[in-house]
Amino acid sequence: MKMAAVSDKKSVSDSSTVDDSASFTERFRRGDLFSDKCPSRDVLKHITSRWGVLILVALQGNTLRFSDLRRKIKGVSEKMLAQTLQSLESDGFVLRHSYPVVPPHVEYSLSTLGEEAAEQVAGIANWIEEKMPQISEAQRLVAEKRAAEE
Amino acid sequence: MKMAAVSDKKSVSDSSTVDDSASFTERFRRGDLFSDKCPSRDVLKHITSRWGVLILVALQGNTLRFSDLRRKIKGVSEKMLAQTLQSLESDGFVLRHSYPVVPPHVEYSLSTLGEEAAEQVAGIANWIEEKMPQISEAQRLVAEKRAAEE
DNA sequence: AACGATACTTACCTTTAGTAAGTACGTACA
DNA sequence: TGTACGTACTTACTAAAGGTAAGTATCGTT
Repeated sequence: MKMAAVSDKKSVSDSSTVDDSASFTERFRRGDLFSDKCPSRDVLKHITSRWGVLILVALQGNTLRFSDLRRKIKGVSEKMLAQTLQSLESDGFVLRHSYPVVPPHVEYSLSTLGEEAAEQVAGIANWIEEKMPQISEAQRLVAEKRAAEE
Repeated sequence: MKMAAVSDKKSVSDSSTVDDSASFTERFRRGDLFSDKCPSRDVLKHITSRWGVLILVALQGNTLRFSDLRRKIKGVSEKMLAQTLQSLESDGFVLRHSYPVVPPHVEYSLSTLGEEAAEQVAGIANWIEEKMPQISEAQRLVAEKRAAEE
């Protein structure tokens, strides 16, 4: 049994070869998500974090208070909500406006950049919600297939 | 100073009110990401996981081997790559084809559903890469503003 | 006088992610 | 002939992240 049988097809893809043409700094200025240590990785992490996606979608087109978000996004803890809002604010996606009244009143909304980001994640969110029945079906089929193979 | 000053505007948004019209099961069949314990949350978690996004984008339109992916996606550990591939396979997004040769040869590609998912996440990925300069600038401005407020 | 609401923070514990090494088998090189 | 390398993983162990519950300050309501 020689490994040649398959690998003779000369590697299915060449896309694994790295693009070393651009300099480090250039690859970091214009983000390259495949590059390790590129700052765009952190932005991706913030946007696609468990609660980041939901916060962006929730704030899309409207202004909400902290507690509004907490109630809307079921299951989020106050700690994680605060933490995620802060990271999104640091990236310039979320705007925080606090009124110096008591009890505290803080409003959250999206910046222009945030609205754009929200549109992107809303794409995933809507797609998942739409395709959920098909996904469930696919999950069932895979599980079935795995069980049969054993 | 009465809190009325702001809250008199009668709550900035009513979208925090929950839609209880649909039954539990109906809200779960057609996914509702704002609902706690809805299975769509798990799918979202898999797709938007740190390495899930990159795997989907990397496999978009092509077939790659395990080690191709490891090389392409800089910084991913073998453990996380294997784990993430498995969860994406369980959801029916990634297809795994293994040839019984030695050394092992396994090819990964996307299912139809996976390609659709990849399109969505590629949207975010491309957007971040394009807008990275602006995001960096926004980050700088926020940091500056914060420093000035203290 | 206790409770609820506001927007958080903090201590603690659990779950997850990351690191490094091990596995099985074969090829190439010195 | 022995050592390193390549394949696709898994398995301990540790570091980091996430989740839970309670605390903070202040006021209005009950």
